[in-house]
Order: sequence, then C-alpha cells, then structure tokens
Amino acid sequence: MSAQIQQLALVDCNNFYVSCERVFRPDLKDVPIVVLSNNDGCVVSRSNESKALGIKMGQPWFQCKALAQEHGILALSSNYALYADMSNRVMAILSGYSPRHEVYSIDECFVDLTGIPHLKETSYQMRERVIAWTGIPVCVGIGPTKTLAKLANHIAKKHPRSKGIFNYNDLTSTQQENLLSRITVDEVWGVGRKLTVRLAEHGIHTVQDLRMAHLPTLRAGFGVVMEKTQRELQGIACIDLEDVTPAKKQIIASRSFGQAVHDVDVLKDAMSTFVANACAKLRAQESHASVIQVFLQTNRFRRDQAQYMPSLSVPLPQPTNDSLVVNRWADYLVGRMFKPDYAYKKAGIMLSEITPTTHLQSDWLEPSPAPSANLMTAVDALNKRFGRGFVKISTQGAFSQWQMRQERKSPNYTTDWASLPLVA
DNA sequence: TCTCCGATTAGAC
DNA sequence: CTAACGGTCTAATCGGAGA
Repeated sequence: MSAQIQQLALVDCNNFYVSCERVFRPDLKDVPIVVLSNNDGCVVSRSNESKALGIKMGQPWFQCKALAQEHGILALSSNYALYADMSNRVMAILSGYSPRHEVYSIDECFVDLTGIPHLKETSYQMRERVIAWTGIPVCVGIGPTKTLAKLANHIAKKHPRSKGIFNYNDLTSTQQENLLSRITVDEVWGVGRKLTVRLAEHGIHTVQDLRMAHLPTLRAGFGVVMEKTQRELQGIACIDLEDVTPAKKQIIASRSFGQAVHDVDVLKDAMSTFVANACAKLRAQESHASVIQVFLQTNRFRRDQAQYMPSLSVPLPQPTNDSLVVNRWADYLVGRMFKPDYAYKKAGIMLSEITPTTHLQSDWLEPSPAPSANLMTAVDALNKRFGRGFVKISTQGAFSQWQMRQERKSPNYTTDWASLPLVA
C-alpha cells in the first residue's frame, strides 16, 4: 500500500453564535451583532459588520459601549442551549460524510475525506448542505495535516473567491511556498500572542519561515510542541484525529457572579450548583474523581478592593461521583475558607484524579457505604427529561444574587416550544 | 541525582 | 443610575521537596 496524501477537511462555522441567532432572526441579516460571554462580560462572537467596525474578539463589552451606540451594534447574551443544539445538527450532517471525523469544538469538525471520489464536488455539497439544512454558513479547508487543514480553512474564510472551500493539496510546491510566505505565523494553530513575539526575535515572521526554520534551534528554543507544528506544516501528520472523545482528566464548574457576594450561605448555594453541574459531567463520562478542589475569588479587576483568592483541595477517602457526597465536602471547604469583609466575585469547584467507574478500587479495610449510585442515576434521568435543575441538591440556586447577568438573551427557539414566535 | 508534585504558562475556542 | 473584564480544558515546563 502506498501512503497517499491525507485529504483532511476542517469545517468551521462562520461567526457561529451570531449565525445561530440570525437563523431565527432573519431581520438581523445586515445588522452589526455581537454575542457576549457569560455575565454579558466580553465579546465572544462578532458578525462581519461588527468586525469591520473594529470590535475586537474578547473585548469587555463595557469598553465597546460607545462604539456600539454610535453604530447601532446589537449585543446579545449567549444562549448556549441554542448553540449546542445547532451544533449537534451541523455535526450530524458532517458525520454523514465520513466515519472518521472529530468534533473539535462547538463550531469546528475535522472530517477525513481521504479516498472519497469527487472530492471537490463533495466538499462543495457538504458546505451547501449544512447551509441549506441548518442555516449556518461554514467554510471548508482541506490539507494533509490538521495544522494545514486549519490554515486552509483560514484561507477559505478570508478569500471570497474560494467560495468557502480551499484545498491546500491542490497546490504545487512553488504555490505552497508563495502562499505560506504571505501568511503571518500568528495564523498557525498553536501559535498565540506570546509565541508570535518570541518567534519574531528568531527572525520567524511568516508561516514559510517557521516551516523552514532550523530544527535544532527551534526545538531548543520552543520545545516539542513547536517541533510538531513545524512537521505538520511540512505535511507530516503528528496530531492524530481523535474519533473517540477521550474522557476528561479534570472537570471544572465555576462562574463569576452577577453581583458581588458577601454572605457564606449565598456562596454555599452557588457552590452547590457548581457541584451539581460538575458531578453530572463526571457521571456522564462514567467516571469517579478522587480529589476535589474548591476556590473563592474576589474581583481581580477592582484594584481598589481587598483581594482574597483562597483555594483548598481534599483527597477523598474514596473516589466518588455522588453530588451529595461532593457537596458535603464543598460546603465544609467553603466554610473553612470564608472570611467576612470580602466582596466575592467568583467561585468554583474542580474535580481531578479522574478514573473510570469500572476501575473502582474498593477499600477492603473500610467497607464502602451504601452506594447512592441509583439515586444519582435517577437524578440525571429526571434532569434530562424535565430540564437541568429539575432535581436539586442542597439549596442549589435558591439565592438569585450570585446568578449571572443575561440581560439580552434570545429565546431557546430549538429546545422550548414556548419560545417559538407566533406566526400570523 | 532522580522523581514526583504543584504551580505557572501558553494556547484554543 | 452605575459599574461593568468568560469558562473549560490540555500539555509542557520549571523549581522545590523528598527519596
């Protein structure tokens, strides 16, 4: 068998959250829109109009207010129920094109199209089908490695001439060199702000510079990760497609509060919500955790206020995924760390030392307590059936003060009948 | 000296 | 009216502690 060049596609939804909102609000087609992060804090998705007006990714919304006012930019709170549902629809369509695919993020999917006939037609069809069936516009980049597929996608997005598709494998080696010489390194997957600066100090400015860089020097100055990136840019696959999602090694549930919190009971209430979420995730991947870490934080942006960011962790006597067990520990830890006179702005829990439930190592010295696994299974089933938070642990969410601000959220069009607008 | 650990860093989205 | 700045996750790396 001769090794043939991999035709690996990266399909990426355009301005995903904004596009989801527009599916149900066609009247917003040409309106500059942004979607905000939790707590209406930062801009996390921008329509092309908003980008053109100079709104930056990740920018705190309050800093954009003046510009937004001036140009009539519409800001929406993020609606994760909607985005998750739309994402599932897009991914379901893409998975029909290859059993070898990896859902890489809420809006991106790698699809291995190696060996399929009529590659070009198929990739156009794939794109058209997603748009037609979901209303979400996507771009497709194809290359021999993940890193080059990502780069190809960037080109597809940037050049309207590509009509949303770009295949790096179609280029001659001279064309490849010319192209990569015109793209700056910061566009490369894995090269962020800091590395861009350091690479520049080594005279590496373009993707082509990185591709051709002296390996021992690169390796010495930037480590194995950069070495892999370089090889990927040379067309040698170093990052495998992960078609089965690996279990999480750590699970975090945390949130900034809508308003500062001064009261232990409110903190404990918030914490019980985080515990419920984190343990539900743990159970969903059929795991136990044996270390839990709980943290509190004041507002680090308020230089004028006293800062306190305590964190405590406990190794559990027995690994668990039981919300009630974890909550007893979390409650205790919050009590231990709490000091009055601080304005708490964020809290959370981290579960680690995660192992599959099948590997449960029972402690033969201490007989294990009656397993409440059945109870948790019932809780999960009810919450799935009737919505998250239908069955609660502890006070979970009884206090509203800590809950996040979401002043401009759209309805849950796809998951809640009552949210559908009435049509005349 | 080697190893293990926690904390820190960098990046993605 | 005012204050207002996300949440998860992974992997590498580094320095100190302990064997």
